[in-house]
Amino acid sequence: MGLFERDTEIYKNRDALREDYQPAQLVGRDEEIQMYQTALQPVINGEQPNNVFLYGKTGVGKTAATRYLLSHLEEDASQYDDIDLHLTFLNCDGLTSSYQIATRLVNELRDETNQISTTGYPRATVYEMLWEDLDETAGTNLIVLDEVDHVEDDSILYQLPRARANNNLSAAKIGIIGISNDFSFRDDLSPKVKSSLCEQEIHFPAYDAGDLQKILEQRAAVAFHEDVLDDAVIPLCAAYGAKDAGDARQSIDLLMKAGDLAREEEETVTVTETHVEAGRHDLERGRIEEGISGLTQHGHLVLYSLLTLHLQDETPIRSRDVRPRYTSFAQRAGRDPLVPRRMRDHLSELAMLGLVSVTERNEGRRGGTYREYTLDMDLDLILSALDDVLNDVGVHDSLQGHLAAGESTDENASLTEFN
DNA sequence: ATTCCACAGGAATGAACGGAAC
DNA sequence: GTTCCGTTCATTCCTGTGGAAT
Repeated sequence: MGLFERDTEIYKNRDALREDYQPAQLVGRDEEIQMYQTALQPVINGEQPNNVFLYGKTGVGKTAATRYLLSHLEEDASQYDDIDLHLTFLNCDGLTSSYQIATRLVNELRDETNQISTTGYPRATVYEMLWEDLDETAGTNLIVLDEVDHVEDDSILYQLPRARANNNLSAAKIGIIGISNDFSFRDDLSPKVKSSLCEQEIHFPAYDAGDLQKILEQRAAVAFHEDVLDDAVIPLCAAYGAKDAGDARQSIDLLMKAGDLAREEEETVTVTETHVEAGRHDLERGRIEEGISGLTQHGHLVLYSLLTLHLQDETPIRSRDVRPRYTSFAQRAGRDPLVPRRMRDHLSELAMLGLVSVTERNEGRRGGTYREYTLDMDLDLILSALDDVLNDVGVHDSLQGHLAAGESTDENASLTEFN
């Protein structure tokens, strides 16, 4: 028998569940597509394109609708000789500044042999390159900025739509399509950016459980062989998706994970609710791990402090009371403890990741306002994720000991190898 | 109505670092 | 090498804030 063998297949086409899969029809987005299409019409007419701004929570079809319409647009535009359409697609996830957006855009526009470094240049130089490259195309440029809410300054959003007016461009026409998950992002934009970027706004509402179910059924019909899914599987995935903010991506990922788990099992031919539950657990763990791996050492120390305090039933706990524990851990790890202000930032960051939940308290003149933090995740999940990141046997063993003993944690947990 | 606690969180600033250009 | 430049993580200083106590 070879090292690899074909799995007992439950999938007909697993790719249909992947993020990059383009379904032939988008379910439940008719109105939005219609508006979107109208907004893009000027491109075909050879006019200066509208700037379009899409907003709505993650996984409600914004990106899918964009891909769908733009691929049609590209196809239809090719029938007219006088239209030279260029599409540039950029996901701004992980990019925090206009500068980074600009460098990535330049690289998108250039071929592989001519890429620039994403650091080192003065800002003005990068913009200069961007205008030059755009102008060289001399046609209609549609620039899609997905997840543009990740970028923390407006500069590029101000510059791009005005490039023509400022004589930075002569030949090229550009239209910006901004996609944002964050509702408040639009309101935080400076007025001048808002008026130009948000010429056309399209709101994508969350899917309800019914929509999600239709979407899942559509994908499952392509992805799985018939009668492989238990009847309860799709409704369950849809229900979880609807509960967590109507996110189709998440529901589909869950379905795929459940499918994968079922496939891994020998002689399993159906996907059941059990697989869905297990898949949910796995995905959750993945998210936690990802969040934790992005933290600073001090972030880890703060989390670890909170963890030990939690084991001692000290949570919920205010930042003031976390501090002594954190300080001693930091010293044990050979680091200078951070100043309280900064430590609070780390606590907030943990809260943002959903690892920790916060309740605001106010005892008025007696106690003032403060926040109380408590672990919001399954302890074992955090522990195993932390373990992967820390790669520190000492920490792990001592904690496991406490878990087993179920009694209070001493502060002498080994942290000597913390790095 | 006013006072006031104890923290939240914004803003300014700086050190360290990686990369480009000279 | 040195000089710029942008980014990240941190410190320092500061103003804002909600509600119990007066």
